[in-house]
Amino acid sequence: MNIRDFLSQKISSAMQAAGIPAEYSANVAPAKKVGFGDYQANGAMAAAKAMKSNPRAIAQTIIDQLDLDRIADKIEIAGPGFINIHLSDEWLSQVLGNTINTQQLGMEKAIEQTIVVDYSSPNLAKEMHVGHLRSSIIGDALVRTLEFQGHNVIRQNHVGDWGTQFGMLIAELEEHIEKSESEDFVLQDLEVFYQRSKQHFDADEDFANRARDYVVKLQSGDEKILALWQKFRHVSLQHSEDIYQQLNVTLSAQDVRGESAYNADLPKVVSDLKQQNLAVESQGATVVFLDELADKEGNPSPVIIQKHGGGYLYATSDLAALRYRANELKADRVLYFIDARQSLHMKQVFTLAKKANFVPAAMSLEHHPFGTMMGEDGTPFKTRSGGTVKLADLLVEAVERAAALIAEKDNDLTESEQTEIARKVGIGAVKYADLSKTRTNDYIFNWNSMLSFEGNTAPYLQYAYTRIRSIFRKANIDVADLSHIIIQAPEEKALALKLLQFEETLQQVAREAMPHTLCNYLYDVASAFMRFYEACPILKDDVDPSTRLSRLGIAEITAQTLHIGLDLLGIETMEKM
RNA sequence: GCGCCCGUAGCUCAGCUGGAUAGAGCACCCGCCUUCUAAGCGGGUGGUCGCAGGUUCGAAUCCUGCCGGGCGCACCA
Repeated sequence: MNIRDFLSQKISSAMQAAGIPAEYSANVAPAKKVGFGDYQANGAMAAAKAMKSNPRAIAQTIIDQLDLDRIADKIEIAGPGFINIHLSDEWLSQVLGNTINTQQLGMEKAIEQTIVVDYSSPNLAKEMHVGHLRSSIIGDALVRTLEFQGHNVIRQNHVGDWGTQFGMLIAELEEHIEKSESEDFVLQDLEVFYQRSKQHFDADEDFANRARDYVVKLQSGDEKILALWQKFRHVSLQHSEDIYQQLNVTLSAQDVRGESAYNADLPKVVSDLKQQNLAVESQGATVVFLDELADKEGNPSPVIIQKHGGGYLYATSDLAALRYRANELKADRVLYFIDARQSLHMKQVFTLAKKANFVPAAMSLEHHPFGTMMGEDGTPFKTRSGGTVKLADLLVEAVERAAALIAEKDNDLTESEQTEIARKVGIGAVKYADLSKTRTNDYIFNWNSMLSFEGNTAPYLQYAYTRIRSIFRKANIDVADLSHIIIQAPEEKALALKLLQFEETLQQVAREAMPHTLCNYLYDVASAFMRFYEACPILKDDVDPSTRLSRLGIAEITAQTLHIGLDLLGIETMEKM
């Protein structure tokens, strides 16, 4: 049930009945303060202005046509012309009661679309580092949310498995094989191996030339070189999958479709663009000049699709990927979760793909950029010595820190329970700290605030959930017996109203690709629950049976909302903590 | 030089298509555990929403200009 949409429809038709032109919307929003009711409609003021009429009088004519019998128990005009709606406890009780045991919590009757989500997409030559975190977890949150809404979601992990760096790695590996050293040890620590080959590349001209030669051989399909390349690819993908598993990110091997997959189509992309007279030779390279993205003086924006010397660039493979997503995957929408620094590149690729008819005009191409993870000093997050922070190390530290904090607390948890909780809390804290910030902005990474278990953090939400589970362990009741809700206390009403806003929140998350909206919502739910928990006893002896069942019902819906919501963020819950 | 993004409480962040007295958390101060997990709850202190104009009944939000910071602008991805 989407109360906001429901009231919007009611008020819109009342506005029509009152003779207000259809172009003026009801403009319904949740009320900001308790005194202003539960929802407010602000449309009367805009309409009155255009109609050169008194806003309060217009509001009155709308109310006269508005039938919210048994839904609202008070509708009032306030201030310059706000319509404040006070929903009745009976109606809210009934609507909330209907969500118990229906498996319909937060569901939207979505028109099913095929949505391709391009996310994570690390470079395979090195280990994943903190720079890959945001794309992986934000993209995954959207994937989960869209799937939950019933869309056909296709994950695409556009890994960088096809570039100049592989020539270097292959040359290094070949030397080791010649010296008949074991392959395993060099592949065990990809990062070290990469650094070594990079040094070798910079210091030894012969080696560098061989590396360049191998890139050409690789792209032309030399079998021996391809076999070596496969080794790296395999090891590196294994590493990524390992990280995804630790991070609870739903990407798997079958979602990988890297740059190498488009190699065969690259010449065709270029020749097609030439044939359409879009691509031209310029300074030895093949370039498309886009007038659509021209600057003030009218200089078109250049996109290089083939280098001087014949090599292809990432714009070329992105175009090939878009073709594949349009023609083979039949996408209605394609979402890219890529660093904000690539905004211009994405804009160019989208513009060009549409212009060249590589994708249908109706296909929605969306770059959802994100900011950088910063250290305490406001500069990009680094190790103490200034190096790149490996994602694997970050996750280990998160779990260790969580374990230390759990050990400090008084609890009766077994050792294995503590280990499991530390894992869920640590990983959850890192993910939530990231997901709860506005995607487009940079944010400051801080261990203490994300693990402090206070405020808008994963542990706070997880704790709220365990409190409810604890009640049910003691209540000795079958959840299937819960159905009837009676809202009495103000804390119950506040929580009920919040719970009923789950669906509209998810719709917003899906539309704007902004998971932090869901985080804020879940925090509100958890806070409202904590207040309810303090004010409304459930299992105490003096609570009468019908009140107890109602409160258990409210608690159950809260638990489900938190569980589903956190799951959509890729964050695990637990029974105890 | 051009373009994109950002600037809200001491700190970290919300603020939805313009709405009522700008909200949280941390920190600081004061209260609440013989009763469902105090990893909790209640209360208090704290703001010229970078600056200046403009549009509007109404601007943190939209427009213009400036100041400050980040990033990007032809053969890396």
